[in-house]
Amino acid sequence: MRARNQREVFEEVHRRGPISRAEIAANLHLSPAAVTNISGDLIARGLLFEAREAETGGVGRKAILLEVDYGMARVAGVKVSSAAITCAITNLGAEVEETATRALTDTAPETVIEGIVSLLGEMDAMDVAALGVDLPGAVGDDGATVRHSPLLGWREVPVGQLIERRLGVPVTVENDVNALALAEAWFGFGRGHADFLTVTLGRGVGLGIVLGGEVYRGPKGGAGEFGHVVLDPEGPETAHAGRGTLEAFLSDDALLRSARRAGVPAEDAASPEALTALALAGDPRASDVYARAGEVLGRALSILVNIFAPTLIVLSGEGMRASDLLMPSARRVLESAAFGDLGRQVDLVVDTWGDDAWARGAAGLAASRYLLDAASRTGGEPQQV
Amino acid sequence: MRARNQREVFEEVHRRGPISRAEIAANLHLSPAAVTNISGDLIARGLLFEAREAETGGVGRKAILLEVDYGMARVAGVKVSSAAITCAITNLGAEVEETATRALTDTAPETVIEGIVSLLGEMDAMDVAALGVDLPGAVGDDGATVRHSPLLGWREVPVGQLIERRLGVPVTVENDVNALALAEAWFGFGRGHADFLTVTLGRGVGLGIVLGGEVYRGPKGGAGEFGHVVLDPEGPETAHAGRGTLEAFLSDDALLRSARRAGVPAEDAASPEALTALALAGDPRASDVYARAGEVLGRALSILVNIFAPTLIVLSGEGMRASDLLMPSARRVLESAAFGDLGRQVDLVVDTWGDDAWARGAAGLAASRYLLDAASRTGGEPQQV
DNA sequence: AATCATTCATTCACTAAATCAATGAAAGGG
DNA sequence: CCCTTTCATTGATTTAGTGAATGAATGATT
Repeated sequence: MRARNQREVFEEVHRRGPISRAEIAANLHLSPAAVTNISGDLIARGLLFEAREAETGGVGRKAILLEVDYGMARVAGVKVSSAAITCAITNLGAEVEETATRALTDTAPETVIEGIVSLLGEMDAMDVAALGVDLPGAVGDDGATVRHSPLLGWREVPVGQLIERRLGVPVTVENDVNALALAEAWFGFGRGHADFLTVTLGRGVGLGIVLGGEVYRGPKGGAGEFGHVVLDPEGPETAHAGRGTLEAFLSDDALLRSARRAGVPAEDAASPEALTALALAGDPRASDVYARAGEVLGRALSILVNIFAPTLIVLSGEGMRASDLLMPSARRVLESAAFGDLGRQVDLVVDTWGDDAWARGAAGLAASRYLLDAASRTGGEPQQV
Repeated sequence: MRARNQREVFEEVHRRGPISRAEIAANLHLSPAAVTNISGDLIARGLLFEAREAETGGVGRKAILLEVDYGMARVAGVKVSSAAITCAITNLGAEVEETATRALTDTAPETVIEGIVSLLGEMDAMDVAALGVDLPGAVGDDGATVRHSPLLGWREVPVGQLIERRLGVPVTVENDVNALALAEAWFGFGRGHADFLTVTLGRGVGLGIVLGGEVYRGPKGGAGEFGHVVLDPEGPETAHAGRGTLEAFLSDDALLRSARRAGVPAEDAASPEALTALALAGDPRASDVYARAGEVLGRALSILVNIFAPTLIVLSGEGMRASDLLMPSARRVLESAAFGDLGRQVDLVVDTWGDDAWARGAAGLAASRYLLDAASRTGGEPQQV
């Protein structure tokens, strides 16, 4: 009971930025006395602090604004892909302080765990309070076990426990797209939105569904396999997903293949980066590849818009390096294919994409866990020192 | 606080059928004492009753099972379509006691309201405690105002208040698909499922999304416009929805048109009922129309399955009269197009379709509202007689 | 048949945690 | 300089839970 209200007060301060006790009371339907009591507890435990006074509310005493102390601890996030691990160390507000990358020789669990441990050892990571691990694949409800990851070749790997044993800090494991969505909800564009969607483009096509501030995973997990949606049964073939799926149109490999078919020289169509650069330089064949991909993306987004009627879609992933090439046609198709005004009412935001975004997502995952745990803990019992 | 736990105990009894106090306590993480207290209150107010003793649980005292008293009141539900109004009177368990229908000369709000009032007047409706109204279109959050209904030609009609003034009972207005989904959640196949989907076929194609036991409407409403999803930009044209949309493939009109194009004589393709009868009688052209429609339905369902990874999809609507013709090909396509095992893990249930199902949905809407209100009301204050 | 262990339900004292009403603190306006 | 307004806090009160003990009903055990 107390724990619940503590958490709600804390989340309200996190969401609504600097905020007065009076406003918290009004928003949460609590009495001012209760908010004084609860926030006092959270301040004593270092989670919140009295930031400054409000500018003005007209007449009457100025409010004392409360803020979350995002600097009270540091956390680390690791993104594991098939080729490398990337690590970011951030404060509890997911603001990056340091990043590092290391290539992987293979993706065996031992190699990956060893890589994470030694990479963190080279960083200023002695005092991190929690670690988040992102990876492509299905993760169990426990936030620790990898059920199945085709890209890494893992099946039923309790990677959370294994790393915890090595590092001695709490570890949370999550699917990369879901972690990114969660980080967007807590610290990114999704802040203030109870419901929104995150679509990622890159090696594959991902969908993170955030409903009521939480990532939706479906009754038994597995929700968000958007890349496997079939857009055209006669469409292109692909290795991982089926024929004519979104991934068969929009994944890195699909774009490169389509570029080669359009006559782009093989050396330019060797990597997504090269192809994007060529198109941005004005090559008509390359930019046409992206324009047509944008149309497919627009159709894909229109499906989501018709189903969810969202107010926000965050677009992210390596593929969004080419957002300038993709989005014009995507927007056009979306607005024409979505029902009524839905296509115009949705805010399409492209997350500025850096290599460390996935790792930042993992750190955000760890940070949100850490904060929620701390806020839910009842401060009553005597804490041993 | 008390109100919340009262409601939770009540909902638990509703969901889990006859259930002992001990089990409620375990499921809701409440003490047995609290459950005794709360359930005693709910029994005193006539919402629950001690049904019978449990069969056996091995050793120990037999549990006293609690049940919801669905007979404590009666409610009415009205479905408004462009051609007629249908009314059902049910108990609080959405069990139909009486139905009646009346054709509409026009769809002006006054005509419809007058029709509802006089139709209820001809039925045994003196004691109904609440009324639910279903209609095609967008309904405001207040559950009373129709924002926009192209089929009825309404815009911003406060139909809830208008009927309430005439009848003196609380009226809840809701979009027809959402009301059906809610009724399935409370009284139908969705009982016991926190998350599931309802897909309706008929004049259009509808989608009701139930998440956490509640109908999802999106941040600003408007979610579930599944019929406007574009399956094939080169697909058939249609009047209401766009080119190649699900409605353009699967609505009644679309099926009739496609039948005529396949060579079915005009008199057989005059109504959906006739076409279905012809196909069920073995006509190859007619049944081919449904087989191909089933493939489209399967693709549509696979989109939902890939996004939501649901465990249950309830199929309903007039169009489901032809379920025997549609479902074999729909299942086949779904299983091949959905990611991994998702297509096999989802339970596809066809709701046995009677003309009164929509009206029953409306009554279920009213019943759920009535029960929730009654269960949330704190029994403490003295009730004036 | 009597006793015992077990499970379900209830009672009552206790307590956690909210609210309520009163009060103090800080601001601007007349 | 006082009054009004808004924010924050305090202490008494109330609500609604828990915990431990008790009673009730049942099958198993001796």
